[in-house]
Amino acid sequence: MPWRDGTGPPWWHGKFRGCGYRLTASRQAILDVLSKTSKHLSAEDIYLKVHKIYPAIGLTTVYRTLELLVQTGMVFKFDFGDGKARYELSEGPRSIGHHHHLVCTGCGRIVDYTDFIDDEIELLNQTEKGLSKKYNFKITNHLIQFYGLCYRCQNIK
Amino acid sequence: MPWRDGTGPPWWHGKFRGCGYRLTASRQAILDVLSKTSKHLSAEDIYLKVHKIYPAIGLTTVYRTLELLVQTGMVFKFDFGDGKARYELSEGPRSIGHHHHLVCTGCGRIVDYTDFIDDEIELLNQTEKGLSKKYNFKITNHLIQFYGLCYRCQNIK
DNA sequence: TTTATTAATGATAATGATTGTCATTAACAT
DNA sequence: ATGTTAATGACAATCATTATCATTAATAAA
Repeated sequence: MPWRDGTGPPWWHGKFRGCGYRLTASRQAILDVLSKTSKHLSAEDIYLKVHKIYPAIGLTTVYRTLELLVQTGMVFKFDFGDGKARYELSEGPRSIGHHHHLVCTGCGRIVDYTDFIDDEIELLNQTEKGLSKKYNFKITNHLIQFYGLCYRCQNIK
Repeated sequence: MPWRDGTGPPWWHGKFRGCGYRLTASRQAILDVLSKTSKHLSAEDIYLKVHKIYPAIGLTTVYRTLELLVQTGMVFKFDFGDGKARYELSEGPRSIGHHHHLVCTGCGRIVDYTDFIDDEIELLNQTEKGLSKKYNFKITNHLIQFYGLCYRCQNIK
C-alpha cells in the first residue's frame, strides 16, 4: 500500500473501501487537514479548518469521522489535560513521523520530540512482545508522554 | 520524610503544611480512599467512597482537592478515553508501586503492569536526562500506555 | 445509466463531566 | 482565645462530546 510516497492517490484511499466504509468528501477533507499540519488539533480546530474548504460540513460529522479514524487506527487521540481531545494522523508507532510528547504542566505547552526515539522504540518493541504474550493483548499502539515544567514555567513564582 | 512506612502519621501529612496548604478532613479522607485502592477511580467514584466515611463532603471539593493533589504531584491524572478522568496516588516514577497501563481499545479494560518496568525505567531515565537538557524541561513524571485489544475483544466479530 | 439500498450527514437537542460563584465554615498563626 | 483567610458546599454555568432524526448521497443492483 502506498504510504504518502507522492505517487498515486493519497495513501488512505484504500483504507476505507477495505473496511466497508465510504470515502466521502468530508472524510477526505478531514484527512487532508490532518495530513497538512503538525499541530495538535482539537475537533473544533479541525472543524474550523475543514469548514473553510468545505463549508457544508458540520461539527458532528467531524466528531463522527474522527471517532472512525481513531477506531481504524488512522488517527491517534491524545489528551493533554486541557479538557479537549487532540488528534494526530497516525502512521503507526514504527513510521517516520512517529514522535512522543513533552507536556508542560504549568502552561500546557507541548513539545514533540523524536530524539531518543530509536532506543525507545527498540525497548518498546521488546516490552510490547512481552506484554502481548503475558496478557494476551494484541498491541497496536503506544503513548509516551513526559510531564514537567518548561523553561518559562520553572522561573515563575 | 516518612513514606508510608507504617510509623508515625501518614506520609502526606507534611506535604501540605510545607506548601502552605491546610490539611483538612476532606483532604485526608480523599487521600485515605486513594491510598486504599488499586483501582482507577474517577472523581465521582472517589466522591461516593469518601461520602460514606465523611458525608459532609461535596463533589466540588473532591474536584478541587484532586486538582491540588495533581498540581503538587501527589496524584496522577489519567485519561483512558472514556470521558472521565481517573486518579491514582503517585509516589513518583521511581517508587515501588509505579506501574504502566495496557488499555483495551475495544472494551476499555485496563491492565496495570509492572513487568519490564525496570528496563523501561532505566531507558526512561536516560531519555529524561536527554530531554531535560535539550528542551530545558524539568521533568517530574511520565505516562506510558500501550493500546490494543484484550483477548476477549480479539475474538469478537 | 437508472434505481434501490443504506451509510453518512447536518441541525439541533441532550448529556454529563468539570468549573465558577459566593456566602459560610473552620485551620491554624498569633 | 481570636483573627485571618484558605477551604468548603450548594448550586448554577460551561462546554466538549453524543444522541436523535429527517434528509442526502455513495455505492450496489438492475
